[in-house]
Amino acid sequence: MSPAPDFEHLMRAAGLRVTRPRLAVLAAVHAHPHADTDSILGIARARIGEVSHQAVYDVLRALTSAGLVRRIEPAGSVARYEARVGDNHHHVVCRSCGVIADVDCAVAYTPCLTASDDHGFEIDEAEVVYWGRCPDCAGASPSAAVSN
Amino acid sequence: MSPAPDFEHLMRAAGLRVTRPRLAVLAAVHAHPHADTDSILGIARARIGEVSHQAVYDVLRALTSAGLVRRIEPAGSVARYEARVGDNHHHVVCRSCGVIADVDCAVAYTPCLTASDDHGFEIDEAEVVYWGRCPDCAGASPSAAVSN
DNA sequence: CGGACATCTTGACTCATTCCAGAAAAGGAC
DNA sequence: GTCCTTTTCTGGAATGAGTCAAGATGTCCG
Repeated sequence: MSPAPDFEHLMRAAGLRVTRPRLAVLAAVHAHPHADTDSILGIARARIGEVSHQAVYDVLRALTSAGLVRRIEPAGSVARYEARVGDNHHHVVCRSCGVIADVDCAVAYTPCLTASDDHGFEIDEAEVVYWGRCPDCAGASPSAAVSN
Repeated sequence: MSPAPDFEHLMRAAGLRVTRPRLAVLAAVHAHPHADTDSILGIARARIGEVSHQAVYDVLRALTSAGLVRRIEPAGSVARYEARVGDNHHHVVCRSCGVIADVDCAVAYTPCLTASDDHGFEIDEAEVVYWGRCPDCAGASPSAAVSN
């Protein structure tokens, strides 16, 4: 993954104050895509020592609304965050283990933004989630076989 | 939508025992698409008097796994249920008021099931959520999104 | 350097959903 | 119709992500 973007500069450009908790959280999200809040809290603490969970929630919200991170929330899962923003990509989620992988949009340009009937809504985003089973889970028990 | 399907027969066909709470919940979901669990509880109680919230949760789970209702869970919202199952349709969600509307898939046949790169996943479903603003909210404040 | 204001800390709290264990009811067999 | 087994319902408590509030602290700007 990308070594280490200039997080500090990114934040300033977004009009955010630069603080230790924010740098730690942003770095954590970059280093661990699709991590949940609790994991991020752990990673951030490993980096800078003490950080309150409230601070992490606040920071994640600030970074999200600033567009530096993106929040994803697959059904049945807690909120997760990723640093890939701006590009148009979606996700594949494993029904068994919950692992998430990125998938570039098949249509490339704001894809499915074309709903067959938009009911008068002003649509600004189409979120696609592919559900299935990851290679590991599919291999582990295609139906009932237990090989190891 | 169909006036009043034979709920009892539907349940028996699905191998479920027919109980008063189940009939009430299934009827409630049919009558109020996209209702959340609490609303369904209220509607069910209005129909048959007392029902425990636990019963409603259990019934909804049973109906969901039997394929009689579908559970949808837009990010930032509680679980909601709808009775339209089997057909391939997606949803539009209003960012301001949270209202949900059905949208038939633009591609009609298991649409976006074609991910550009499936990472080896065995994909069995593509869920699409269109985010935007409903006619009412868009009209109320065209530019500034003022959720609350 | 110092003030003003955003951000972090602490700790309690909300709320959807789930877990538990006993009581009750539905379905099926005879 | 009656009895038995299985499944469901009740009521209460627990879980856990996420939020609220108030005061302490740190950042940024002049």
